[in-house]
Amino acid sequence: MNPIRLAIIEDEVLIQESLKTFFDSVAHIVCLTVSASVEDFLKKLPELEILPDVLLLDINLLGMTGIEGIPLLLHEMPEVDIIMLTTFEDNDSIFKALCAGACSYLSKKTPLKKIQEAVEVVREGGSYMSPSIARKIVTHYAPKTTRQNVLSPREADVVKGIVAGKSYKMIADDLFVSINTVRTHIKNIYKTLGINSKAELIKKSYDGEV
Amino acid sequence: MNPIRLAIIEDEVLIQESLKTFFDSVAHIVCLTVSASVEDFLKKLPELEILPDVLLLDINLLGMTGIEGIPLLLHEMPEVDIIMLTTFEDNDSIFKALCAGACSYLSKKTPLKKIQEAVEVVREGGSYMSPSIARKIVTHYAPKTTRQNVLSPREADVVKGIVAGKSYKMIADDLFVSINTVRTHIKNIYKTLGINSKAELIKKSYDGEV
DNA sequence: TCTAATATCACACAAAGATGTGATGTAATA
DNA sequence: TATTACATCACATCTTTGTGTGATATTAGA
Repeated sequence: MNPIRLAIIEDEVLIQESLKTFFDSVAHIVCLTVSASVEDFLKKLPELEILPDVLLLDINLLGMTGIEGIPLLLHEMPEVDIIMLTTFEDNDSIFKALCAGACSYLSKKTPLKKIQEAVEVVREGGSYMSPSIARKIVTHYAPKTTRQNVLSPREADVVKGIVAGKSYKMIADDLFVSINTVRTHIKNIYKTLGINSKAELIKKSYDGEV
Repeated sequence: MNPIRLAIIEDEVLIQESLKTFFDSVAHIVCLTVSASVEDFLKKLPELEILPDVLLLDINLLGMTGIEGIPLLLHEMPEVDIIMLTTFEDNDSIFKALCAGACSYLSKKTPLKKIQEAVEVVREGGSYMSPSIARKIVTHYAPKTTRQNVLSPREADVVKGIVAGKSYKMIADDLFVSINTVRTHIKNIYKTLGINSKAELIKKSYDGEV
């Protein structure tokens, strides 16, 4: 098996060194370069004769943050798999990193052996998440317990039609009722939800609030 | 530490038994019950003097599917953590299960030891995902590389307003331009995206295609 | 320098949507 | 039994949106 080529962007020297030392001791992983910031790394990039497979990236860096750096890094290395390695576990950072294109997100508390596992998993086309972080992600999908049953079944049908991009007429035909009935339902829906436009309804629907 | 109370819903007898045998041998996990279907499990539920902490749930069952069963199961046991254990790895099943409220999703190929780990992790408030499944989830967030920047900055502003549920008038005021300008932008946006309604635009936006 | 893309504005018309008022019938329930 | 929630329909009115046709100014690139 080809060795996995690794790059590290991390500004805390202690962590830098502990990672470097550890990965240098792993047979099939080579640590190409260690940088303290995204800017630093990008400057060094042209000197590398070969691109890294996997990048360990901190968020809290001098200069631009790791998250801000992701698009730039991916632009230079479209094939690289980015693993965020950070102390931040707030939802915002996690989702921003994933949306930017990171493919794993590890807490810095993760033992080195697990980080190594993550590097390997990622290179094989998988993704490794710290359990607490994975939970936050799945919670993001989970049904919102707050709402529910605010709308009657028929109203829900109408909402479905609206969200699907249908006009009142089309919805009326689908439900075998007159357009006036659809209007009335929508009127009532808007009232219960405290909104007054299709756009807001669709938004709420996509946010799982309906 | 209290033992983890486990329940299993799985229709293949071989897998049933292998799971049961394995977990019976684990000291701090007790397997309360094994059922072949959701209906079966719900029927047995009143007989249990104590509810399970964690539920291993197959998708492909006789009667209702595991995914369809999730809402019912959560209704009876709001505190249970559901781990999907299945051969299906298609995106649709994964996201449907997560949206329904499952908190982990494992391939049946996962070794028993890892399944045990998942049960433990889940009970501690985390979530364990098979690497290939985790990758599918993060890919879902990743920026669509297909077409980016199809819209000009100003057009993007307008889209932002629409998605926020604003009327053309409000958007025009926000951007300090006339409503006609907003109209023109929208006309061009629709043309570029090949759509012809706000609903479709909002949908595309939420799907990350814009 | 010419062109293409962007951003700006105007006018007009038809279709769709938002809002108010009012009404009927059914089913569940207090 | 009376009330309430749902679902159904009608009509009127005004606003918003979708679409077409033009036009002007700026800027970045070929």
